[in-house]
Amino acid sequence: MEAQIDEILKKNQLSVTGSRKRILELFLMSNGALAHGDIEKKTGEKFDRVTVYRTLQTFLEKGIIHSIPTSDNSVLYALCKDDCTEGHHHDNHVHFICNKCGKTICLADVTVPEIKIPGGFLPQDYQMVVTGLCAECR
Amino acid sequence: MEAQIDEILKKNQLSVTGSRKRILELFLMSNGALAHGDIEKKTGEKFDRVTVYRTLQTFLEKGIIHSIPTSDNSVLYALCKDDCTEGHHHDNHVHFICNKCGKTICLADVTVPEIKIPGGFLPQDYQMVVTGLCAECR
DNA sequence: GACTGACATGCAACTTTGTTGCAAAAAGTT
DNA sequence: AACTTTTTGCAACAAAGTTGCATGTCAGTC
Ligand SMILES: [Mn+2]
Ligand SMILES: [Mn+2]
Ligand SMILES: [Zn+2]
Ligand SMILES: [Zn+2]
Repeated sequence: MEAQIDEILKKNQLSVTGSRKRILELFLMSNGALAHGDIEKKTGEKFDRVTVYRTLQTFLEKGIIHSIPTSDNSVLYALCKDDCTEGHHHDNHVHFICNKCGKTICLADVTVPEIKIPGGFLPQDYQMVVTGLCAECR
Repeated sequence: MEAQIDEILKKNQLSVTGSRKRILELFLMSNGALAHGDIEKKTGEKFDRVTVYRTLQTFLEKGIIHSIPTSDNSVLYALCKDDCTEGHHHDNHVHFICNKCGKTICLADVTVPEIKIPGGFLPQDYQMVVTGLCAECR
């Protein structure tokens, strides 16, 4: 794991620092998505709030994590697959949010269907969020 | 329009007040979705910020508007169709967000496909957001 | 291993966004 | 018009996010 973290950071030309290692570790350990608040709680007093904001911003720009849309004024983040890069993301998978436990899961195997859109629109990215009950909660 | 606004409010057993009329008018006039901030700006000094929050909350509960998920810590709201009620919404349509002008449009004719989800999940609601360029911006 | 420029972090101060309790005002009812 | 219920504005607060800057840490070089 330690090695994996280093590898991810170096591959993205980021210097290996305490906060980046810790936050990346949180993503690797968690099987769901994380909100800014989650990370702040889990890192405790270890890092400044501002550092968490800036680290997530950096990860997002580098394509290490991707954001997941929600309807409740929060943004969730999850690890991208290996082949995501700064410009081009490949995280066109469906996300599942459990209405009971709140856990958000990347359904990496479920691809978002590219539907037809009438009118003059030029679609570039498709996102799909499914809410319901997860396996543990149903 | 005045009559239409009154009708919507009365149908939902809401007393007809200045702020509700004005905010409903904004939704009826706009062809896209509105964020809380948009409404605050457009109503100007006319109403307190708290009133806007509470009005949107009320409209949401009554099924007059629905929320649209976004990836940027904001929530967008748009008018529901006539047949949405407190318990049961029928706004299972795709939403389009323009990357250039930022406008968000309800594609009322495009239904969200109900995809198959593996594993023990129990899906209840499907949402789909497409980003790209709108007809004016492309 | 020490030196050094580039970059990351913490702190403080600030802005913006959202929440709550309560008294005053407005809306609906008779 | 009088009364009851609901809505609103205000104030005070809490939470979330931003910015500038001094200090600390990192990665590469000697
Ligand atoms: Mn994902
Ligand atoms: Mn809509
Ligand atoms: Zn669950
Ligand atoms: Zn546009």
